Amino acid sequence: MANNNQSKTSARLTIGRLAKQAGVGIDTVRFYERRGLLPEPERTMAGYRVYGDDTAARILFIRRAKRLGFTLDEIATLLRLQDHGGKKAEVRSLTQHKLDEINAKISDLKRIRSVLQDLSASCSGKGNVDGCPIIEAISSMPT
Amino acid sequence: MANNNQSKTSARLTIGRLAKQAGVGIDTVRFYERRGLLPEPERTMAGYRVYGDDTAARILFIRRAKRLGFTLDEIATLLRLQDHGGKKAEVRSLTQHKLDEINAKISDLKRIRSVLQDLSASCSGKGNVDGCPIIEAISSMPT
DNA sequence: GTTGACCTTCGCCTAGACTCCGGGGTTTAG
DNA sequence: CTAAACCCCGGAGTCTAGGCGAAGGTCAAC
Repeated sequence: MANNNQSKTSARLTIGRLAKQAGVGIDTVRFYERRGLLPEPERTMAGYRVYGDDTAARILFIRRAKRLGFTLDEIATLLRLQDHGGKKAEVRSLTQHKLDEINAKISDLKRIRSVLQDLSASCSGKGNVDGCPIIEAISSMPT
Repeated sequence: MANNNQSKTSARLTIGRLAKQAGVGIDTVRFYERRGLLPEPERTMAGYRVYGDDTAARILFIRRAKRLGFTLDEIATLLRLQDHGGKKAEVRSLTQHKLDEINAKISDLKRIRSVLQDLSASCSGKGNVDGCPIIEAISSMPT
């Protein structure tokens, strides 16, 4: 079986090779398929999944979007917009929402950090826990 | 039954009253007990849990520590240190670790934010998704 | 004395993103 | 030909912090 009888010239991959190429596990590929992030692939007569290597690019897209903080559901939406010709405005709106979310998280964490910094600075770190200013501060924080 | 036959003078609460006083659900109280954050309470003859209101303070401590980003396991450690006379250094070390963790999260989020800001700014938001700079940027990011 | 509010345990459900397992069938290397 | 490596599917398990509900016992009020 040489380079084959399909109209596509791209490499045709089994799930294992695809997974390796994309840097994910086999289960992850099947999982993405179930979640609708990857289309159902063709099958061999034995039922094996067969992929073109455009699928590897799709998985890499998913990985990068994940690194930007998008959830799989959000990524599924991004992919649907690509697949079915959505509008730029929709993509930008998702990006903007994510940005808002991230900004909110950052402020939260900064607020927490400043409290923890104060606590950490207030404690000598010597002796046993009785009268530990950290514990006492937590005990008497506004609820 | 007036204010009672126990050596403690504090109010004795059923789980429902305790939960209400502490601002959590009943299930949460039982869950904290299972997780070792609350000691096993006394029981009435019928098997009802009975708490002194020091327990409410303990739950409030848990809630505040949670707000500072500590996990329940970490809080359990803090409580053990209080209960069994740990050292200030241990408390401070936990605080310091949490601080490091939070700083790491903040830098992560800031990095992501700056990417998303660039992406958002690069997109006109007009027209359909073909050639959307956000999509393209994600497609060609370094993996 | 009976309703309704409260309590008990047990065990399953949630979200997010996988990951592993078991019991098969298939393909490939030697 | 056979053993290793690969693939299939369905389902269960992981982690966090609880939520929910059933089936049944108790307690307080009217």
